[in-house]
Amino acid sequence: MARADSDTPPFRYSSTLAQDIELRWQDWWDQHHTFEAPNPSGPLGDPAAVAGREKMFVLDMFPYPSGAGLHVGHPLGFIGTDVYSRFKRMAGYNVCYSMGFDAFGLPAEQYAVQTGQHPAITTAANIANMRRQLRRLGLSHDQRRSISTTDPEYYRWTQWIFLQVFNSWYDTAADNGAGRARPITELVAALDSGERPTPDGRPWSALSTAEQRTVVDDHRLAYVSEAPVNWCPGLGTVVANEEVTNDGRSDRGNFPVFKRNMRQWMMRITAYADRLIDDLDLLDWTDAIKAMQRNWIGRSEGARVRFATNAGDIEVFTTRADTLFGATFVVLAPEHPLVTTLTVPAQSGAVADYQRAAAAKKDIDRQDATREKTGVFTGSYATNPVNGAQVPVWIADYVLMGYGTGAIMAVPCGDQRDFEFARQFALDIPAIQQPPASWFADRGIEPSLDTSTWPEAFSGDATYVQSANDDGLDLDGVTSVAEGKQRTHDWLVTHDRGHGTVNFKLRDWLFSRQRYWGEPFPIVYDEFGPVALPDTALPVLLPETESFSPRTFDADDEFSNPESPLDRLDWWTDVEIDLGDGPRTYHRDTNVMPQWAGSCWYELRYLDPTNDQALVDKDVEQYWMGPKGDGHPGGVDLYVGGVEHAVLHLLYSRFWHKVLFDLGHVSSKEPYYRLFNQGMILAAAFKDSRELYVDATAVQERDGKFFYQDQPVRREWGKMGKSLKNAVSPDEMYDAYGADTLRLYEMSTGPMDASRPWETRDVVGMYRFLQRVWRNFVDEETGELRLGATADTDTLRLLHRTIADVRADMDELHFNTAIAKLIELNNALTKRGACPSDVAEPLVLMIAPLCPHVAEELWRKLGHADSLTHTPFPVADPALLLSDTVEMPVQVNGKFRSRIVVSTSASDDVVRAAALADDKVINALGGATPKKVIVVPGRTVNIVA
RNA sequence: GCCCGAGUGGCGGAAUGGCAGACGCGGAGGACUCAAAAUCCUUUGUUGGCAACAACGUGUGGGUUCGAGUCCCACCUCGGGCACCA
Repeated sequence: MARADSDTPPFRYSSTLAQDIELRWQDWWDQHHTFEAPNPSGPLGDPAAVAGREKMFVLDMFPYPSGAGLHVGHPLGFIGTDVYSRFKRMAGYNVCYSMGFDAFGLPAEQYAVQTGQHPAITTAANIANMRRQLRRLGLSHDQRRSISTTDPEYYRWTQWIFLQVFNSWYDTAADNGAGRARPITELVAALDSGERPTPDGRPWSALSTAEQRTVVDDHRLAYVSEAPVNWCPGLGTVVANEEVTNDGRSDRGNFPVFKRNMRQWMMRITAYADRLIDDLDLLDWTDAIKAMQRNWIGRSEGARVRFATNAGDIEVFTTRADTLFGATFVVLAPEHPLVTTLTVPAQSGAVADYQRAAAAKKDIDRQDATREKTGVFTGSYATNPVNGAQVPVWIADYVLMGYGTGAIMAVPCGDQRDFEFARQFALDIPAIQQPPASWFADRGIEPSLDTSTWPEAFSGDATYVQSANDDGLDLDGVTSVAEGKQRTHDWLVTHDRGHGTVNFKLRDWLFSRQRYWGEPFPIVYDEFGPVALPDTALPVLLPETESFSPRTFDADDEFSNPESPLDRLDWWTDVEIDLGDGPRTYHRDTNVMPQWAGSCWYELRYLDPTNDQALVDKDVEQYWMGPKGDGHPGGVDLYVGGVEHAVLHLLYSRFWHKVLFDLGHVSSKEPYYRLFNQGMILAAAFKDSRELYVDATAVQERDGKFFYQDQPVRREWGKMGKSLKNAVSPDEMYDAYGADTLRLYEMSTGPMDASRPWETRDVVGMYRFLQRVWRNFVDEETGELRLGATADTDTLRLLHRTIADVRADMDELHFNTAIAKLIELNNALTKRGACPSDVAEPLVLMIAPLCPHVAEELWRKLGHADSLTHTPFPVADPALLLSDTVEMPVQVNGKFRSRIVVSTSASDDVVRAAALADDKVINALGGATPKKVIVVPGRTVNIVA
């Protein structure tokens, strides 16, 4: 690689020179507080510096300080946001750009357990290492705003937000039915005054303390409940639905997860389901991410319908109430509470066997759609509300207790699952719609209402048949599903057999973890249940202990029970405090919060990191994140990160932000206005004959084949990292080329949103570019500035064309094409021998966001004493973007044959004549007479012969 | 099965419906060097030709258009997400 040696000119841009320049400027920036962004008020406030500038809040997804350190795949997004931030500063913006560390959580704890050191120590060391690596990249972070979730001054406010959530309830009637979180004290006041009835109608004062506490606790947005949760013995903790992969394992560690009833903290995110979906429309996110969120929340509009039985009504959820006339049986989930009472003695053995078998099955096995349908008849019947038909009640495991009401009406002619079930058990399949002729034709059968000829169920718009009763509901002849639904919903309401409703897949968020390395809950328990600690008791410090390892279990030991490490600390768990009615002994909550808690609001703390009165000052939040006019939700101006957080962090964070909005703590409705998903850096990984990964750096390529220690190995592409043994450290790149080259390389290999393979051998291209730039400015023998005379018109035109293009590309995050245009400009200067004096400054300013160190050094050589950080980015002169002449391609019959140079102001006729007079055109025409000549001014001429 | 993306040289990738392959890597040739590395210069889509040049060329097949990598229809392949959600 590039090493300065005796033959190398002394002042060439070598890796040692790059290193010298970079380290010097990194110190200079620190010493001069170059990247500190003023707030409008408060400790970081400087109103005069804020005035007259637009603001820009640029954010990277919260990084996790891993013990392994960074590899070159990590900073792709960081470099992108840095280039953008630097560009925006030069474009006159006040840019808030910082980075903190999401340092609580499982990996830090596991790393600590592995190394036998306390997680506080390993975490601090990891953060220090990561800060060093990031600083070496030249990222222009405002260091004053950097925080760590593990810092008590930070998690004090995480706990404070938890208490805000705990001390709130969701008033579904507020804001004209949109709903809004309100302080729990307002609920108590309404219950007390009688404005809201108590659940059983007694006056509030007649309820015992225990009853009152239960009523209130049932309304809280953070609540303790006994419910089916995901128990992961391999991790020794419960985990959220979002952390379970679709094959029923933990996304961290890939351990089996079991559904178990346990007492755990939940967050009532379902209260926000509608707003979380609806407000996606206000955001500048990709459709893919929006679709993933919509999918996860899973809103479906339908109806609840009651089927009468002698054991009481069975309520079903359906999205197709219009098909009620085709409902020939009802299916309950095996766990449905009515199953026992509905089962007749003759069937009780079979039903109990089936329930046992279903319970033993993991969710993942039950959800295999390709499995043959199974089920058992309970022996009872239910009454179809629209036609009074007595329909059999079955239980089957294709109906899930966790969705809707755990019971369905089966319409075998219109639902494929019900169709298969009916075929399996020889149940009636009456047709209620006449499918169109094309439907039959596509399946190669004759049109018929005899469903025994149908290969599958029909769903969609079609004329209803056999769908009328004597009680005012008649769908026969109706042709659209929408109208069928509407009429049926109206009828159900009128006859009190059901109503339209909306159902969600989203479940409440399981919020407690039985681990050590997380935020303690600011909660104690008395004889009635959980009690919030006052704000003055915050932060509740994570207790010091050497026994931080969780109790872990055999990964398959489903019936083990979680044991929180904090539970072992008797000295900590029992605490005497005065919560207003004298000193009493309470028991602390021994769970910790999930890792997502700290990342739910970190962007707010960047804004006001030292505030000890509030999580963020209202004016400061309004300035950086407030809505920009009607219909704008507010939020971070640019948020860059990977797609892997589509439903975890981004959903939880939006939820917390909306609670804070409802309670008046922030002015923005949404935390992240514009989300940009950057690609991943992939790298070649190599497997040997045993299918084990080998060290990728030691693999040799010969004739297109790959060898490791002379044994053939197979190449594949994967995410760069330790597990594939293909990580490349940025330190290696700094040594060989310097940070500016690494930055340029990462930005040049493709658009920001594309994943791209890492190729170490390609990096040299950007190094050569910087060497050429340097050489155009600096004499390699003497180190003296060597600029040429002023530029000729052609060069000036090229310069201004480049300025216009680079500006536009930078704005659009198209850094790869911006770099290409800068290379073209520089190559043109190289051909002319030296950099013209009047091109030098604009060129330096244009490369500055991309490779800031070498740009600062050249800027200094050009005679400027200060950093170029806030120097205006060049603006193209419109006059120089126009030219006197233009070269136009000429097509004959759509094939390009020649090009002509004409005056920019030439009329179409002049252009046409010039094209027809061109030798190559005449040749191509071969004597034929042109039938038509199309002139696209400034673009092309097409001659049709 | 459903919903998103994406298919362009040896490789990463450029192209408001208007000269396909910018820019970089790699390859070939040359300069410098005792030699190599580094650096610099020239060249480089494929095929044919000494050359001028010609033909072909953006996953496949059709279509719209004076003109299609770009727009429309159908299909194929790859990547991602969801999936017995009633």
